[in-house]
This record gives sequence, structure tokens and C-alpha cells, in this order.
Amino acid sequence: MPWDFNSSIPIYLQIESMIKARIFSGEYPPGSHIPSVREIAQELAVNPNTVQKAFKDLEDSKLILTMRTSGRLVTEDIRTITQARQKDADGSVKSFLSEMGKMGFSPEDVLAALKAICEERRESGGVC
Amino acid sequence: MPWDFNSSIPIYLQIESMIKARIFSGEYPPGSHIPSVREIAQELAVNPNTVQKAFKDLEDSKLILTMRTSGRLVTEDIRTITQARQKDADGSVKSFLSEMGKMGFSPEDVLAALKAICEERRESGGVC
DNA sequence: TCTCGTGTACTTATATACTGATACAATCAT
DNA sequence: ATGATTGTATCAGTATATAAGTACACGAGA
Repeated sequence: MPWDFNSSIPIYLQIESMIKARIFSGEYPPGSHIPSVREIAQELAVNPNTVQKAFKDLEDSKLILTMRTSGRLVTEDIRTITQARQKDADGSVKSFLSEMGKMGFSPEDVLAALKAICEERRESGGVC
Repeated sequence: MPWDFNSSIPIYLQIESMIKARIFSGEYPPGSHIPSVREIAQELAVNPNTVQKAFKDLEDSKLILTMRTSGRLVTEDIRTITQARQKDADGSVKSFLSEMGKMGFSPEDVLAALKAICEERRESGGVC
């Protein structure tokens, strides 16, 4: 599968995002096998170590399990997945609100702006 | 004035944020003088070049004017300030929505979550 | 047992971001 | 004029992040 490599962002971070998105979306279901580092490395024309680095955080957050010699599995604990997703979301929201606050936008401003954008996108058929 | 230096973020970016916040907040009013690079550099115990780098983007966006030998001024054009602030806000909103989208959150989810957080913070007396 | 595929550790190369030291240029005010 | 103050340009050093090359360790399965 092709992947939009943004040269301004480290490859390993983009891979991490890709894997995480696939887990959250269910493309890699709980308990399923994840392709080996070498497989992914070849698919993306990248060094295995770079792929491995992408897995580091995912392991720390228990999203995936490493079986030393038989590859990696997505955790079977759905709660772990849900919580990780929620934690990421909370982080995004928090830093977003912080940024907006620094620019002097009130909570109401932010809410209103978001509503407007969502309306606008909905009209043009977007997902917001 | 003390400044919270976060060692994980380049100093010049933090200075840029500081200046911008002061402009947006009116602490540096339109048309007013901005302290010289050397003044700021001494105040923060930093090299003048580092301060100058902080001004680069602000100049590009016309927020400040450079008078080659008599220092820098905040633009008198309030519209420029307003628009810059709006542009920053739009950027934050856009990337925020993009991130949330990657995690599979619908527009409604985002709005609901924000509302909840705002309510919560308001109850505890925060600014959201 | 032996081979193959798995993750991992170690090392190195490279780029580039960050910061600073120093010297230069321009102009305002005295 | 002339000196002080402004921004700027150039160069260098340093640290860090990124990515890859290579070799090792372990265990499942034929």
C-alpha cells in the first residue's frame, strides 16, 4: 500500500501513525498478526530498524505485544485500544485549547468557530 | 521579565510566540516600539542572533516593521494583526480536526467532547 | 538437529537545526 | 563629524535526530 511520505516529518513517526490508524480503524483487529519489521521495511523501502523504532511507543502503550521470535500481535484487550485512542484525543484537545488560549480566543469563540467549520464542510459533503 | 523556557522547544520559537502573544494581547500596541534585539537578548541571556531569528516570521507576515537603524515597530494596520491572529487560529483548527479525523472521531464527537471539556472547566473556574 | 524467520543491539554516517562569536552597515542624535 | 545604537551578515561549533549497515540471539517448525 502506498503511503504519503511527508519529508518534513520523520519516517518512523509516519509509520507509527499509519500502524496506529490501522489498529484504531480495525484494519489490524485485536489479536491479529502485524507484518514483520522486515516485511514492512521492504514494502516501504526503508531500513528494518526504522520500522522497529516506529513500534517502540506502540509497545510502551501496550497497544501491541512482541513475541520475541514469532512477530507482533495487536493486543486483545479492546479496552487498551479504546483508552489509547481516548488518550491521544485528549492530548490533541488539550494542546489545541492551549494554543487557542494563547491567541486570546475564548471557549465560546472556539466552539462557535468549530460549529461553523463543521456546518460548512457538511454542506460540501466533507467529513468535517 | 521571566520566561518559561521549555528546553524541548527551540528558544527562538518560544521568543517568537512571546512577541506574538504580546502583540495580539495589546501589550505591544499597534505602532509601538519593540525592544531592540540586544535588549531582549540581554533580558533573556541569549545571543542577539537568536532573537533576530525570532523576528523573521513576524516580519514576513508584516506584523512588525523593521526600520534599519532605529529598531522595530508593531504594524499600525490593525487589520494585519487581526488577520494574522485569524490565520494562526485557522491553522490550529485545521490540524486539530485533521488529527482527530485520523483517529476516527466524527465531527459530532469532537464538538461534544469540546463542549464537555468547556463545561467542566467552567465549573472549576477555568478559562477553558 | 538445523534452518529459517523473528526481533534486537551496536555502530556509523549524515544532515541539519540551533546557538553563538564576531564583524559589518546604516542612520539617528549630539 | 562623530559616536552610539540599530539591524544584519558570515562563519563556526555543537548537539541531536534520523536512518541505515551489520551482526547477533532466540525460538518455532520441518
